[in-house]
Amino acid sequence: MEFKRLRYFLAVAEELHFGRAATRLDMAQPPLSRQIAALEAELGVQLFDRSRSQIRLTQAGQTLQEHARQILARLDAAYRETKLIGAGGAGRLRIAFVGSASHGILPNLIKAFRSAYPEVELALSSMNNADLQRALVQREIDVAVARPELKDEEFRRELLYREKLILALPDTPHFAAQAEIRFADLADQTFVLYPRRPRPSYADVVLGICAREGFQPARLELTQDFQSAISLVSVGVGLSVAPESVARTQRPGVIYRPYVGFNPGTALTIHARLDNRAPQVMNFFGIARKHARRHAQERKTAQDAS
Amino acid sequence: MEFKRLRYFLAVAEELHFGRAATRLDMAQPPLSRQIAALEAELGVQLFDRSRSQIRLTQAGQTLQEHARQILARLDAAYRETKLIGAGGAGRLRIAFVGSASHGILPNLIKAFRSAYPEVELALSSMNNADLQRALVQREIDVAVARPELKDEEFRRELLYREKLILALPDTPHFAAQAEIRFADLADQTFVLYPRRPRPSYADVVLGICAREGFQPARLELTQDFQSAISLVSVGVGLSVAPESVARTQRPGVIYRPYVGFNPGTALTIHARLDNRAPQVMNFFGIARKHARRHAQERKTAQDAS
DNA sequence: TTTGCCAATACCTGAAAGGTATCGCATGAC
DNA sequence: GTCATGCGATACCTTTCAGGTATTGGCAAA
Repeated sequence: MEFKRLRYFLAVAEELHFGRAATRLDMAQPPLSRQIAALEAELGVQLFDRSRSQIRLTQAGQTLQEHARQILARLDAAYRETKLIGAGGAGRLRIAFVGSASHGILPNLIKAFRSAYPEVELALSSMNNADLQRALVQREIDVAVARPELKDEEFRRELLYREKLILALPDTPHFAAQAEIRFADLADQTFVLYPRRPRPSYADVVLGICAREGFQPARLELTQDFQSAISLVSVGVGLSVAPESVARTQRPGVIYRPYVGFNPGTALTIHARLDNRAPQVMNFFGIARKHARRHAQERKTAQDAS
Repeated sequence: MEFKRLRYFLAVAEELHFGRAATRLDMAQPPLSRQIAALEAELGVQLFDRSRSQIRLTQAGQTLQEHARQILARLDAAYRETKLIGAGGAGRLRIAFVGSASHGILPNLIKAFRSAYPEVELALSSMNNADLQRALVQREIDVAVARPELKDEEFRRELLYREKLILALPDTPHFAAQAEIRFADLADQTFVLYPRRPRPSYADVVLGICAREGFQPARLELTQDFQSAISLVSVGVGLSVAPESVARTQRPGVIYRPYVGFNPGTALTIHARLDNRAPQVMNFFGIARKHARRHAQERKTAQDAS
């Protein structure tokens, strides 16, 4: 049995005339007659009453007509839906990101993707770099937004943007009074860093700055992610070092301040498995690339102006 | 697109291995690979991730798999249902019969058909001979059970059984007292006959008997069908002449009695359009033929014994 | 580097679908 | 009754395409 035969059958069932049906199907009448005869033979059933000069559907023909309509409609739906998903116009995209990414351009990027592909369902979650790597490898997510970039040859990556590091300080008179803070002067402070595991991690980047500035922090508090670290800062446990984009979101008990000293900056990068060429992923990277370029351009313009 | 391709696709989607899928489909691997590739080309969509040595369904592949399952299930249902109806094992059969048929073997015949083909829906109705003929010609019914047989070369027919005529008399002392009733003695009675239109009809058969017995009824009351005629007899309007099978159903106010005199008998015959070779009709005729034979045999045996 | 597995490709063969011409049969006109 | 007409079925040819065998290519494990 083939779809073609069902289509032929439907045409004849609707026209009740082989010649007209053949015309409508853009073919000659003899092969159409033969296909219908073959269909009847295949089913072992009379589908048409050919008595006299007039053709009528038998009961069996009527039920087959009903089924054929539904089958072909369903086939058409399968066709359209599959093509749409295959083109990335629908489906599902699982994105995970580090906590500190939710303050930068990532929200805009996601908004842009949503408006470009409204039918793609986004599954968003937040995790630290190590979990991002594991989840990506195990195909639990499609896209990882990490800081700094994940070291894995099997990943496709696109740099979203670079930014300076700033200090996240508890809102105390001690810090508020200072016009300028030198990193080297922070040796006796408690540093709240993250993630605790696995090491080396972003925490070691900050410890690297300390070393470069000639000290080891007096006290070290390690948390699992950025959000927890900032919480500890807000209740006065100590200070932290964060990407400057997080300063856009003000939080009671926390003040953000630039510092004087070694500032390697930090970069936000999106990743996907190289072998995951799903159109949803490729489209996301496409939009991300445009966003990254525009953002870089804007920073450059702003820098030139200042 | 063809069903075969969907089946191939499903096999590969389930096995996730072209070689095993090909074995399961009882074919070689290369043509299977080609068919899948053709399907992907036709849809313009990647259905499988062939990265590394392992095969995975893409999102598009997953949705197609879902659709394909439903389409093939539906196709299978269409197949089975159409074949069943085509073989007469299901569907619908419209039977109409004259009122006087509901007392003879027709109920048994219908019961027999129902138990042989329980899935065939029976649409039963009652009408007089003239309407039976019209309804059959206009394809409003499939089978007509008529008395006497319908004169039309375009009908297939099968005689169900012949029977004697008897008198249907009002339950009065006058008739109850007589041991034997001679038809010729009924000249001064009111005859309740049917149908009124169109003529000639069964009413004229009875008038023919009267003529043969040498009289015309003193009074004539014409009704549209057998049921109405018997009702009139039951309230004492007059007498009627009926097939003896109706006597099996006793009715208050009516007594059935044989008579002495000319008795041409009457026959119940089933009809269908010659061009209606629907299996439901053919099956009904088949059962009817068996019933007719058995009934004739029983009567003969009973006759020989007496 | 080699071996093995597995899908893809090359090439051939055969079945089947489509086209043209024609037949057979019924219907309706004269 | 005969003839013309309409329409589906059949005969025969051509072309397309699905399937088979042999082989290649690429990746992964030994």
